[in-house]
Parts: sequence; structure tokens; C-alpha cells
Amino acid sequence: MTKRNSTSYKLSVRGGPASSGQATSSIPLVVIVGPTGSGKSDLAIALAKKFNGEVVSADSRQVYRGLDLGSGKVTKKEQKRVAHHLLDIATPGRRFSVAQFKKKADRAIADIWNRGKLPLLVGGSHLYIKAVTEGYSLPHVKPDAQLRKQLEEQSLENLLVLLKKFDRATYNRTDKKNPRRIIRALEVIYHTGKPIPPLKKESLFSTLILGIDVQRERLYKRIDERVDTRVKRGMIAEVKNLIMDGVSKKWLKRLGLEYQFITEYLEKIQKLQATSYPPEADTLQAGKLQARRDSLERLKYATHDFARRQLTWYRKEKRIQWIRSHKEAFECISSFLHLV
RNA sequence: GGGCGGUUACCGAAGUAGUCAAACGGGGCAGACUGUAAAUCUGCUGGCACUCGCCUUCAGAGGUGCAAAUCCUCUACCGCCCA
Repeated sequence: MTKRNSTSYKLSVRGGPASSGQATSSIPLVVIVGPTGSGKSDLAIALAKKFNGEVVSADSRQVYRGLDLGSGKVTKKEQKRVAHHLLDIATPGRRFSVAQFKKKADRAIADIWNRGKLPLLVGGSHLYIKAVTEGYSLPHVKPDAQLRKQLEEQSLENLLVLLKKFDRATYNRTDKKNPRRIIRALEVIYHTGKPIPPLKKESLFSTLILGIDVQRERLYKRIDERVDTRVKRGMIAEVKNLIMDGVSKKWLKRLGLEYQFITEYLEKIQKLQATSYPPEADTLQAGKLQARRDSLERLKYATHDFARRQLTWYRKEKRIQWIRSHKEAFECISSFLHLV
């Protein structure tokens, strides 16, 4: 169904803004994208080994310490084999944003290159990838929790009226049914006194973007299996521990997927235990089991949808070279490195 | 063998004569996205024409009626109860 013009791995380094023309002056960067469960981490490690590279993770949840199984972080052992950057750099419960990511990623990539190694940017948070590969310079307005909270209480109509008044361009462009977007726009206006400036893009890097091409049905199956194996490895305990360490449930649920559904599951179980009066072991056990099954199923479906949304990004991204095997990736990179 | 209840689109489930291609949920699909992004938000989901529209559906076959997913008869399958 999904027709993608994949696997023309005869590399042509046209396309990407950074890799055209003045490509020679910028740092070469190999980017690996693909939907969740497509095998990015494994490929990255193989490529890093082969080309003497180091990995920069582009993942909005792997940046947090303690979010390991649920975020699909590579193991310590794997990190020993190949250096990984931008893992465990933030505290769970705190905010971390694209802008922060972009700054750190730029630095890490340059650093890797300066040490004579090949930087590999790998991850599924595509906004993060774009911020780096297209060199977004975002308005210097940090998220303002206070203000957001205030604005969230307003009706959508009110927010739209405000936006229309102060930033006609964004008003025309933005999704008028999505309060979060509108609130961010207002936040920028509030702090700068001006409308959101047009996005400046200036990439420091000469990029090769490889996308892992997996058939949809197989991808969904892999996602499902991965949920089960992660649970066996202790993903539920991981969430439980985070909560015991004082990470708020609200924060965890907002992260989505694994952390959301498992937190909800734990809450449900707690409630079950509290409400079963003479704690009849049988019905309680049955209830717990049912809750577990439901939660894991919901997690699987939600992850399918997430993978689908990732593919929507990729479809728009014309720079991606689709590959189906490690071998194809090797070949792409070899010719890329010859050209730059 | 007898009594009753059920059979609705991919799944679950409403609907019990006209306003029903049929609520709702799930699944699936498509999309938006400039600082929460694994987040947030939007649309489609019987077929065809895609503009008023047309065609084929509510287990199967027949019937009543201007009109049936909705009423009647028989058949098939499933569930509970009595033998």
C-alpha cells in the first residue's frame, strides 16, 4: 500500500540544503530515521563500528535518566561498544525542549567530528532531527508553565481572538483547533512583544539521511512483540521505581505510550486493591490480570498509531534515502563519504 | 424433543416500521505540527460518482405493507432453560 521510492542507494548528494554547493565546508552527518521498532539503534551501532562513528540520540525521552526500557534506550553494554551522546542528560519530572536538544546536539556532533570520528544522528523524534539537520533557530522564548496554565483555562475562541489580534500570520497558518499550538504562539508574543518570526534555517552539517524501510504489517508485529519482551525485562518495575523516586504520575502520563499506559495501569491496580474489601484473592487476581492485558493492548495500538504518524513526517521529507538492509546503508555511507 | 433469547458493517455494540449506509467505541487509514513532540490536534472508514446523487447491505430465503435492520413464516448457526 505505502509506496515509497526506496533503495536507490546510488547516492546523489543533492537535495538537502546543507549538502548542496558548499557541502565541502560543513561537517558530514549521517542521520538515521525510521518508525519506532524499525531497528534504528542496532543499525546505528553497526554503522558506528564500521565507520568509526559515535551516536547522537535524537529522542525526546531517552534524554531522561532512568527512562530506559520504556524509551528503548540502548543498554550500558551497547554504550560501551559505541559511544552514545545525549542520553541521560535530563532529570525526569523536569521539562526538556527541542531548543535545548538542538544546542546540545550541535555541540556533540561538532565535537565528534573534531575528534576525527563520524557523527551519526539517530532517533525517532523527528522534530528534533529537523531542528538539527535544518538548523532551526527558534524564538528565544522558553516554555512558561505559569502562563500556559493561565491560557489553558481560556476557551479556544478567546485564544483565537487574542492570536488573531497580535499575530495574524500565525493565526492564518496554525491549526485553529489545537489549543497547545495557539498557546505557544501567544507565549512568544507575551515574552517578546512581537509575532513569531519566520523560521530561520541554517544547517551546519552536510547530511545523509537514511530511512529504514519496513513493511507496515511487520512493523506492527514487531512493536507488539517488543512490548511483551520489555515487560518481561521489567518495564513495569521501571515505572514503579520512577514513581517511588518521586517522579509525578502526571508527568509520566504526559510522556505518552509506555510511561502513560503503565502509569495508568499501576493506578488502576492500586484502586482495585483499595476497593476489594475482603480481599478475595481470586477476583482481585483476575481483575489485575485483566487490567494488565487491557493496558498492554492499548499500548500496542497507541504505538502503531505513533509509528504511523512518524511515517507521515518521513513522507514529506524528500531527503530520505530508504534502505532495507545494513548492507545498503553501508553502501550509501561509503559513497557519501567519498563525495564529502 | 420442548421453551425462550440472540445473529447489525473489520471487531464490539446501539437501533425494533419512514428523518438508516445505519449512533457510539475499538481497530485501520490519511493528514497538520516553529520551544510539552512517543506530546498535541484534524479528517476518512459499504461501493461508485466524489456537486444535488446513484447502487449494494443489517445470518439466508420468502411474505405483509406506500415504506422493513425493524412486523410475519420457514431454514441455518449460537446461548440459556426444561426433558
